[in-house]
Amino acid sequence: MIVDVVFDAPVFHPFSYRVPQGLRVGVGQRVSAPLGSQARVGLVVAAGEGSEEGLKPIAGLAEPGPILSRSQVDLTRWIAGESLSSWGSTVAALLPPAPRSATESMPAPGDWASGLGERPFLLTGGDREGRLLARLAEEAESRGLLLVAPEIDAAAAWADRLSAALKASVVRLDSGMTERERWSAWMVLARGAARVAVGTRSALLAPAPAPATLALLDENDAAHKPPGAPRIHSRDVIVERARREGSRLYLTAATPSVESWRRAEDGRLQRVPDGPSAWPRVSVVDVRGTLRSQPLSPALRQAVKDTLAANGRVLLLVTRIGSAMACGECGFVLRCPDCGIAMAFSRVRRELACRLCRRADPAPDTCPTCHGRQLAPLGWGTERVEQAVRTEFRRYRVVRDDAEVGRGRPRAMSHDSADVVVGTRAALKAFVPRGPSLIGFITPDPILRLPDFRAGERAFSLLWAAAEKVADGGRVVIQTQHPTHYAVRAAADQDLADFYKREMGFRSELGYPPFQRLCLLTVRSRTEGRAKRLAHELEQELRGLGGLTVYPPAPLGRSQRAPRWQLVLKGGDDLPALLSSLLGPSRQRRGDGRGIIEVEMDPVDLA
DNA sequence: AGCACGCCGACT
DNA sequence: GTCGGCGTGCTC
Repeated sequence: MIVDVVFDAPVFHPFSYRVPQGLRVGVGQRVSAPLGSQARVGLVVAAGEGSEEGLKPIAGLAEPGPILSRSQVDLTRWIAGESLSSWGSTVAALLPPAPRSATESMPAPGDWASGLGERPFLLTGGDREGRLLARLAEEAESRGLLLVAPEIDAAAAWADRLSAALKASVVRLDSGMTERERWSAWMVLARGAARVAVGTRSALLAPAPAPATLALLDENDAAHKPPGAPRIHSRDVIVERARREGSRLYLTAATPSVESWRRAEDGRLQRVPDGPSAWPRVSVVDVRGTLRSQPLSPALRQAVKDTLAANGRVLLLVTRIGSAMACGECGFVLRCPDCGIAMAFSRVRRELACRLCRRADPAPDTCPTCHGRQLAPLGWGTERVEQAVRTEFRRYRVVRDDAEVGRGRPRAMSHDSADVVVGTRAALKAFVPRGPSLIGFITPDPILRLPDFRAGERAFSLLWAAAEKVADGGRVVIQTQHPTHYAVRAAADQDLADFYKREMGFRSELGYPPFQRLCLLTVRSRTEGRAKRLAHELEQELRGLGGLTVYPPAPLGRSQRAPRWQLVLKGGDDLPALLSSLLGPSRQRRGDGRGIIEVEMDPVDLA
């Protein structure tokens, strides 16, 4: 017998081996096989008879039986094809690593029966989680349940919530546990010893017997598409899984992705009518033409005073951690010499850091261009806002919460004892169980000005999340130079439909997702010249394909000292198929224009 | 000549 | 991803 095996390597085709006499191996089983000079674990994706001439034998079994059914193996092939990731690395990312020595027996994974054939549900509006929990509690009586959260913390919280509500044992399958625990949990589920599973992305293929109930929380969360293979959004995977196995699927979102909103409009998703939700008083403060030497406008300052006087807590939201540094005389902004983006200024460490390549330089005293002495921070980072607020509200406890402070420490702790928290988006989540009485946006304008077609969506999502988080009877103050922007207006007015109507108009006019698919090709090479040449060669080949919009290649700056160039493409639904035919079985190019091509289908952000 | 390092390309 | 092979260039 011959088997085809895929490995966790950037190789885009399976390898064939012969199966030694006496070894029983089937599709969906992981085996150990010689690849190059060593034995490695791979997944059998096909088995059959044929000429065994010149083939090496399988070295052994990695576990007693198949971990995936044929239908699941087929689903992994679809995922790899959609994301242009290698089949083997896709499988490796979605399965628990094979144990060193497997003692437990493995139940045979079941193939899918014909399922419900219903469209997935999209839950928006107030009390989404409570409404979802009620439905899950009802359905888990008769069916298996798999819930996928964007992060480990959310998965853990839901595991507790579900085990309390269902009085059933809940299996956790996220990367917060050890490899061995994940594998065992998978087996518990496969045996049917537990029917409820909660996890993150790595649980997407977990063996809840079909038809099951599947749920994906916060479908618009960027954490559902982390870096690394397979480059595909978890929402797209679970929607395809539900379709193939006929399972019921719930998606939740405060502000759905524009992609999902579109699907709801054309009937591919069913919107569940919104639950009741209170909305705070939202004030939009026009800060056009006002001198920005202070982070707080008179209106926001008054709101902070009033809230603190009434013993309320305040969250001041800043859209980025650092501020840039600019020359007050010539206006020169200090940028990273390698990446070209503004460097973030840290007052405490007196240094400038690049967010892209992590380069850090001591902050200079004089302007590198005009040698002026008026170098000053530009824009309001958390540090500067914290300083300013502290000076102004001396009697109150002011803390800062951003990725730098929050690292390795439970955030909520510092919030409990604070009157004013100055933080970035993540600080919103740390207010448990109740939110602050006032949320003030120093300004969401940097998000609105991002060079990214999702700028409006991202700003809207943040403003909306803040409004949902504010305690009952509280308020939101938004300082902005774009007071009439539809994202700002729709969030202030609690009008989901209006935002999507306008956003959809903009997307369709310019041919952005969900009307066209985007792809980012990044070319890495050893020298700037080679990277540039390869990028231009690719551009020509892509133009030759026809039916694509190809934007001119642009330099992207270095990553680990390798120069990079980037190409943006627009195409239709068949973009992955078209690209794989062009790129062929390897992402490496040789010869004159040699280099490595990275492919990111459906990128979440372009900036 | 002998060796270290870096880069290429193949892996069934 | 990982490794071996081999070319370049440096040192004894």
